Amino acid sequence: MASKDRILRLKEETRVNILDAALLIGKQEGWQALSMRKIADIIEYTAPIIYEYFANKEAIMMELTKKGYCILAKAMKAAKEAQDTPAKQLEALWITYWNFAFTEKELYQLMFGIEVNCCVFEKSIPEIEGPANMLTASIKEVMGNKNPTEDEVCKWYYTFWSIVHGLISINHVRQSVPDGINEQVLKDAIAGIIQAIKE
Amino acid sequence: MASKDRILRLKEETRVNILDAALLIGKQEGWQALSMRKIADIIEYTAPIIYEYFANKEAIMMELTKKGYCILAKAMKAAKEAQDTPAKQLEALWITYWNFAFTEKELYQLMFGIEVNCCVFEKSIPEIEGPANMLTASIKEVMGNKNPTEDEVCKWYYTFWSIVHGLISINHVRQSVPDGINEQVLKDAIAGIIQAIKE
DNA sequence: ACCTTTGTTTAACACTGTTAAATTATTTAA
DNA sequence: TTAAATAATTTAACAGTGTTAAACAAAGGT
Repeated sequence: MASKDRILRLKEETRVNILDAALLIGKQEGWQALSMRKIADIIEYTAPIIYEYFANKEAIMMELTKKGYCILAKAMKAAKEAQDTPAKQLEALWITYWNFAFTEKELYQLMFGIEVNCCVFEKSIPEIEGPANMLTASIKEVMGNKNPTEDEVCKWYYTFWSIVHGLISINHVRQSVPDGINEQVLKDAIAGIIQAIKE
Repeated sequence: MASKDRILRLKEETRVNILDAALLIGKQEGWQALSMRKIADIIEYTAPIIYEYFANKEAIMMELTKKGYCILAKAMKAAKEAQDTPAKQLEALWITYWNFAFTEKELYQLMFGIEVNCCVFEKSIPEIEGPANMLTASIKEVMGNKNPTEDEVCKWYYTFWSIVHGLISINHVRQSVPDGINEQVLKDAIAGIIQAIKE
């Protein structure tokens, strides 16, 4: 019976509509504002219907996470194929990763557990500057004999901060970083950057 | 009147109790489980009195964030003073930062907007491995002539991932990264790591 | 026409942050 | 000591959340 197919197609369509609605809310209002009733509003149903398609709210976010990984993988594949040497390919892969994180900002936040809501203050909390000031001061000292520009110090500060914070974040959300890798990456990176700063 | 002082002291005490209770819940159940009524339960009051001490829930988390920065600053100060050369000091600062992120894991997550709840699946989503596989494969290719061990490839993979993800995270939660720094850090880091891989 | 299955909604439960009103306790004044 | 004023605390409520069970309506098959 063809009507069965039509109904299946309709069901698949509302499944997609649910995901689209959820992504829309995530983009417009942030993930913390995502609610089942808001999704229901957009797809013009009542909330319980969503549970016919997804086990719960988290399952919807999981599906979007999956979608994010697919989009990212596709973009990376294309980027790699556009280059000829291995080194260029590797660079292109990471540039693509970087670009994805901003063109699909909300998906990236979902995929890697980044919260934007709290601690966006920045101003109004002087304590935030304590560690930052100490680090930039220390970097300046290491570069003492070379009269570095403010921009250069800033660059090294963010280079340090990025790798340390990045490694921490990865460890916090995923506990499966292979044994010993943390120490190796951290030690080598710090030593490497200090070396690069000096010369 | 001394009774005024006693009352002020009591008020200060419950203020501290509120913060302690909030931190306890954050540590035991995660920040997403923090609620005003749970705090009230612990300090043996009802929820509305918390609003005599803090404007709202976010203000409590802000205060804990501030506390986190103070603890971190203090530890970093001590770490720096324990070293004599600028290079050693710089290294000690970052090691201290790293250690803080794990000994005060929950505070760190509050300070830098790390969500742990979602996307902790890891298993059960094969899509997650697509990008990872492409990147490690590409790294292997760049190292093609040197027969690298699995561990070495893994190290470089995490080195790359950490710095890129770290820089992205920082940009997502704080929009105040100075102009041009992103490009500089990203480009130099990628080039530097590829260089280090090759030699 | 009736029965069964499916799709959909309503109502409810146990929560959440937050506020206003009511209540209790404490301090002050007479 | 008692009465009034003030402060401390709680209760009740509102609007929202995720989720489930029951009620209802629509369609399908016999």
